[in-house]
Amino acid sequence: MPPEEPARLRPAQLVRAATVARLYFLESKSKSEIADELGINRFKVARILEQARESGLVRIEISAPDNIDYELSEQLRRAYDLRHVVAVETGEATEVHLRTALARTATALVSELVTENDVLGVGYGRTLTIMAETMDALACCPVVQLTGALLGVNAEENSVELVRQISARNGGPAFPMYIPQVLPDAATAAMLRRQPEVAEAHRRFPTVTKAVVAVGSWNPPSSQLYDALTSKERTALLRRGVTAEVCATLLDADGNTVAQDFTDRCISINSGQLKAIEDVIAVAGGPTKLAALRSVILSGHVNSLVTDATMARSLVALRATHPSS
Amino acid sequence: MPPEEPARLRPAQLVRAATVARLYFLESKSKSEIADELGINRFKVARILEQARESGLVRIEISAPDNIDYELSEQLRRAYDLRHVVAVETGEATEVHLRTALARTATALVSELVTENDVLGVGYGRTLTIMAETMDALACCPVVQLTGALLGVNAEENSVELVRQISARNGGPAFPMYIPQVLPDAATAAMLRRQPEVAEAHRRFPTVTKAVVAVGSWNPPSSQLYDALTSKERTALLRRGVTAEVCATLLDADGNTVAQDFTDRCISINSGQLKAIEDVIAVAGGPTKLAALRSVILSGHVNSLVTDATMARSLVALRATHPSS
DNA sequence: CTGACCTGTGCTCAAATGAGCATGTAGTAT
DNA sequence: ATACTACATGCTCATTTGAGCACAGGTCAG
Repeated sequence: MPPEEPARLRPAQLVRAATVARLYFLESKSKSEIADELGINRFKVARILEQARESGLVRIEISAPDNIDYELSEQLRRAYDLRHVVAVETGEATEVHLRTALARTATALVSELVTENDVLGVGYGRTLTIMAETMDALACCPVVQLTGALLGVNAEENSVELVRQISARNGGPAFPMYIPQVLPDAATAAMLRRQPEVAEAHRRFPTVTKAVVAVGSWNPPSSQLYDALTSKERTALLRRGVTAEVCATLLDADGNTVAQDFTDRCISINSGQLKAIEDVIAVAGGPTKLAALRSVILSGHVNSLVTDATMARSLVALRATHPSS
Repeated sequence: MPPEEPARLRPAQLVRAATVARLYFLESKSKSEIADELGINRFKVARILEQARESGLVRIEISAPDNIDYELSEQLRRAYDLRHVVAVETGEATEVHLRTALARTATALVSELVTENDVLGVGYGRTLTIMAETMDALACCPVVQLTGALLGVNAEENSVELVRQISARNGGPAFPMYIPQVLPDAATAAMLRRQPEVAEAHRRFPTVTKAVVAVGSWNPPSSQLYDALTSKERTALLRRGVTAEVCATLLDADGNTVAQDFTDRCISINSGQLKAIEDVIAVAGGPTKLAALRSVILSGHVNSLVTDATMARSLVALRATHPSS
């Protein structure tokens, strides 16, 4: 990897250079101090140190605990002007490993960002479920469910359970909604929104300061919401350009909101309310979600991101190709 | 080894810290510059960098090509106020491996220190023989044999051959002496010193600026000179406290010159001439030579040293015990 | 409520540092 | 010899940097 290894410095110089380097880097002495100590002048010390770096005698490494690729993270953050990006190097992971890795990192990020003065909003998704199960050291703050539960999903893997888990772990008040996410029509949805518990959660939406959400992909399909719909519904929505979903808000390939009529019959925080949240962290990865995640980022519904390195690289590459805002 | 690994910094801070660290250490930007770039002030950058170092996110290593232990080398150098010390970490090497490792390092040190304005003096010893065989990139300078040849030693392993080898490799003029090192009496030695070739070499002694020599141990015995003597001679000399020899100069345990009468009947540079040489590099290692090497160092006949790490540690420890000059 | 006590921030001022220049010393070609 | 290049060394001066202080906000016990 390094273009030139310990390079051609001879022993006597090496010993001196190593001594100088040790005093400077490891013992934090000033160059002038080292110069006095060795009876040479400070410029000489500076030049020895330069040589030591160039020759590879001194190696400075920035290590990567948790397999986070910092440089890539920062690159992606800048590419889309996001607040926080964490790109996890997962290697050739299975989908389960990928989810676990993202969940662990998301846990760390969320518990870092959330203070007890925050109100945490929570979406739905398998990765978020894993996250909830491993969540610890989270500040004691209210936890608000942002969407209704999806039918046809394992009872222990839905947004209600998710909110319960998290609030149990951080000791904060929970605002769950025991209600399906998708309803037959807007009128039914409107009616159910008036149920006390549901209304209570909805009243909290404007107070939410941090949210963690997943991203659903429609094309190719990788979404619990998509899976919960009938074939007929899917086809109709796909025809209208739906590419991604975030908390029941449907988006086209460029991040524009579409199919408001569908969203109206969902129990969920809406697009405007979601955008109003100070920090929205998307947790998503894997090859199937590229177009969807790009769409969600462009839509402005999220400003932070936990994803895998491959996804991050693809997103950066896409930005280089389409540098439009 | 590090007391605390990547420590408890959270992802968002880690990404920022890693970004700052990369810009500072890897891209050599100034802290102020980084601060402007990231929209924070320079003190913040400094504190982030401090954290990054403390947390182990940034690791600075001083690597050790050729297995040289720099810190130990410098420690030993200071302990005895020497000019150059190179301590080679040889592990559990056999004697042959040890010699080879020391010879390689000695080659590097000698070819680093010797310029074409120097005159190189060469002693005798098995390690030096190996060194001569691998000597390369040595400046083209005169090579002077400092001692006569030892009888009873393999014909290809004596000081004559050594000088021939080196001068053949660096292209410089050679001043060898085809003559035994030890003679029956001082008168014979004096007579032989008048032989043209021998006298020529002796005339060069005061011009020698750099010399490389081995160290012989008498107790325990590990010396080609010792081996070349009769049992009777050895016993007599040992009784007079001989502990070490360097170029036929015999020394007691504290580095005092002894047995001048024996030295008088040797063909060799003498103690005074040897001490007058600007740089004398001793190449010696292995557990049997500890007392001898200490003696030679204390005697002031050498000012530089190529040895193994175990020896170096022992010498440092001895110095700590007997800090007298 | 109040004052002690943290913690994170940004400041002043003096010390540390780097860029670039001037000098000295070769070695080399003319 | 002379001029040129190459290179190491030590300088001046402007910039960068760190130590230590001051201030703001928050927490806690009395």
